[in-house]
Amino acid sequence: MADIAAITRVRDTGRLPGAGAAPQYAQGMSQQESLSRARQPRHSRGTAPTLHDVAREAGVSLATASRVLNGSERKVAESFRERVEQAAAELGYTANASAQATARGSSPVIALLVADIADPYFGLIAAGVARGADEQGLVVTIAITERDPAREARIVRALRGQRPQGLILAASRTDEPTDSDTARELAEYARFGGRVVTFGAGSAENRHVEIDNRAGAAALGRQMASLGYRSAIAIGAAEGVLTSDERLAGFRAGFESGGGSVDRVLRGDFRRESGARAMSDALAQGVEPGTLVFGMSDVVAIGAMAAIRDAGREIGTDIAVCGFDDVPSSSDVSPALTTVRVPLTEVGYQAFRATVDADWTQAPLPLEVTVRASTPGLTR
Amino acid sequence: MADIAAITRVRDTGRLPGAGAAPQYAQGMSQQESLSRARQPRHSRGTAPTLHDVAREAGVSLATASRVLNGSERKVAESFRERVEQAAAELGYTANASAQATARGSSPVIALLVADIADPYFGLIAAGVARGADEQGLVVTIAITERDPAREARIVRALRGQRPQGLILAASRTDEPTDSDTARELAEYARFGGRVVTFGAGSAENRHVEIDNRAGAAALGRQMASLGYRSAIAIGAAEGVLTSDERLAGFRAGFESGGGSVDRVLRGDFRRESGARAMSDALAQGVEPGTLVFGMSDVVAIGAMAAIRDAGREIGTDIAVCGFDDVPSSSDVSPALTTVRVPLTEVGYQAFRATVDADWTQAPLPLEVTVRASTPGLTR
DNA sequence: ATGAAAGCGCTAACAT
DNA sequence: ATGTTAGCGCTTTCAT
Repeated sequence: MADIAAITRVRDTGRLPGAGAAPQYAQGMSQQESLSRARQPRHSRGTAPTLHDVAREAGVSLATASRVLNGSERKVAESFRERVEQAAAELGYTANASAQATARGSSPVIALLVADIADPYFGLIAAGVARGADEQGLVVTIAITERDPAREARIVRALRGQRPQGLILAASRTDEPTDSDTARELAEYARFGGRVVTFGAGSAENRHVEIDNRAGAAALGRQMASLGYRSAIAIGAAEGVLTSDERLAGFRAGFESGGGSVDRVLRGDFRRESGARAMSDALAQGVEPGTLVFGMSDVVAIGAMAAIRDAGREIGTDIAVCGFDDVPSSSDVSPALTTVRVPLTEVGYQAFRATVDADWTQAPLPLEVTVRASTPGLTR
Repeated sequence: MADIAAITRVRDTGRLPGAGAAPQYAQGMSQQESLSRARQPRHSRGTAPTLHDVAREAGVSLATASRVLNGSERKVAESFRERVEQAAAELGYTANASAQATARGSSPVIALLVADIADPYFGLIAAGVARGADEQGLVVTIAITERDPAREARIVRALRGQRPQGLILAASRTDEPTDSDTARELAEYARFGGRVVTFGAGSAENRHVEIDNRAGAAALGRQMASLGYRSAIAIGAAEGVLTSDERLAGFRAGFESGGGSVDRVLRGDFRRESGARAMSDALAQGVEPGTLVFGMSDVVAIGAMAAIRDAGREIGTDIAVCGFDDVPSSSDVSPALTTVRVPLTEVGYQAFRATVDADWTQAPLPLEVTVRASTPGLTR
């Protein structure tokens, strides 16, 4: 009985243009085949049509259907091609990506790990990654570490299961973890051919896109000194966070070369609240007019600005503030924030290229000091 | 010769604790098996270990290995379990997600479509989705439409191939497309059991999380009127964009009920530049002091603020500005932006729940008018 | 409790 | 040019 039902169904849907001329194949479906079909009825809501369905509907073999639908080099006669395409369209067929991936042995995904997707820094990077992926027809899988190392390791492990083409890590506390759980997972991933891309100066093993934090911060420091600032408070992330360390070192070098000195270094993380808290603390201990605050990321600097305002002090001639990154809101706060422009979307794009290009070398990522109203020239 | 190599390799790695007691199975590997192994050498860099490898290493069957590693109900003797776990750890095994998905017939991913991930509005929503997904052990795949309908349709189609558990669309121009290509793709997806979640008042078909734009905007309009404003310029997206239409209608109703009137409506999209451009145009045509500008999203309002400042006008008592959403930078611009707080991360989280909960009903999403310095009370 | 084997939907030799 | 068939790595009956 099952056979009959199945066969009937085939006939039912068999309204091909010129169905009469359909090859024997379609009619001569083996009994074994019809049985297996009957067991798993197609098109019951909840199951998408398979290539098998398309092939049957079009009266061609699986192989032919596969060839026309899923980009093969091999050629198929026009009449067959049309039939298959029509059947696919009628059924609303879309290739099952998982099945394709297991059959092909590779999956068209690239994995992106960020600390916090709502943070503009990561949002911009993600946009660049997404653009690159789209160009290559790859899908990006995104995960959020929330700056939690344990979570990060868990996520890398989960992502490994996807056998992604590449894994971009823009999240780590230290930017380049070496003996953490994350590092171990990353190593396993890389061991079997996965490509890991990180940011900052990395090991020789992984590719990494480098933002020249040191140089950018040094240029900023010099500028600030030349504007007349002599005493600075730096607010950054914990020691060991590469980005933070580099920016601090660079700024210090530049600022000191111009005769300034970094008198206090406050640490937290790269979040707005962290910047606000650090600044409140500083304010509580007293901050001289004419002091410059260097937030090691714009988000931190903006948090600091809020704290300054809350304390009833004025930003600019009273307490000057500068940041790093040039996220969009830096030009919208007022006074607008002096900062170092980092082409973050391009950074993300570069990271993507690093995962897919066989012979990749980083394109230059020009940093640019942008002086705005938050650091007026000191006239004294 | 191939057999010998393969068998030798098995022996080589066979250093189980108590290997002597290993079941016959491991030693008695059939010739067929060793042949197939030899054909596809494992552990050559580039191929991750498979369950097969783990099973062999542990001296158990595929079935047993699967049961201990990949969450089955069925129980396995402690000694076997340990062996399998150790083998897996040694080899650095991680289940191939694609293979699991094809075998299980379902894949643990939820797809998220946003217009622009660098926009804080979408970033916040994405964060909520990601949090929910993580709670359920799901992976989120993200794609960017760049507000391009054709792109959007292409992407939905590609995403369909992933057979995601659910598809969240936070991108559409009209929020609820009905006869677009996207709509057709979405319908196909839904036809086979996929769950699509959109934002805004939707069809009866899809689930949608509703932000009560109308009520929020009405409350804002009333407030603004009570502050003394009488004439407003509204800046929003194109007609037909639901969010924009609702916010405009609500604001108008509220503002007019308080005696105000919306004298100009300028349209573009929800981007910052669009807001700036519209505001420049308005300014060019002349804007009376005491006028209120309503940006239908904060991002637009912030763009407008920039234009106002660039024109040498003052924000607040000269030209007041209010927005909608309360994205983080709204409190950082100065004067700080009056707006309607939308719990965007919660919105994203709700959207996620809507994709996975069998019986889902939207939790309340309280909107809250937040008056800040950009709309000082008018004393006249 | 454990293993053999038949799938899952698709691709890619290998025939024809 | 088209079809057959043996995989891909995994899950899940069904025996034992």
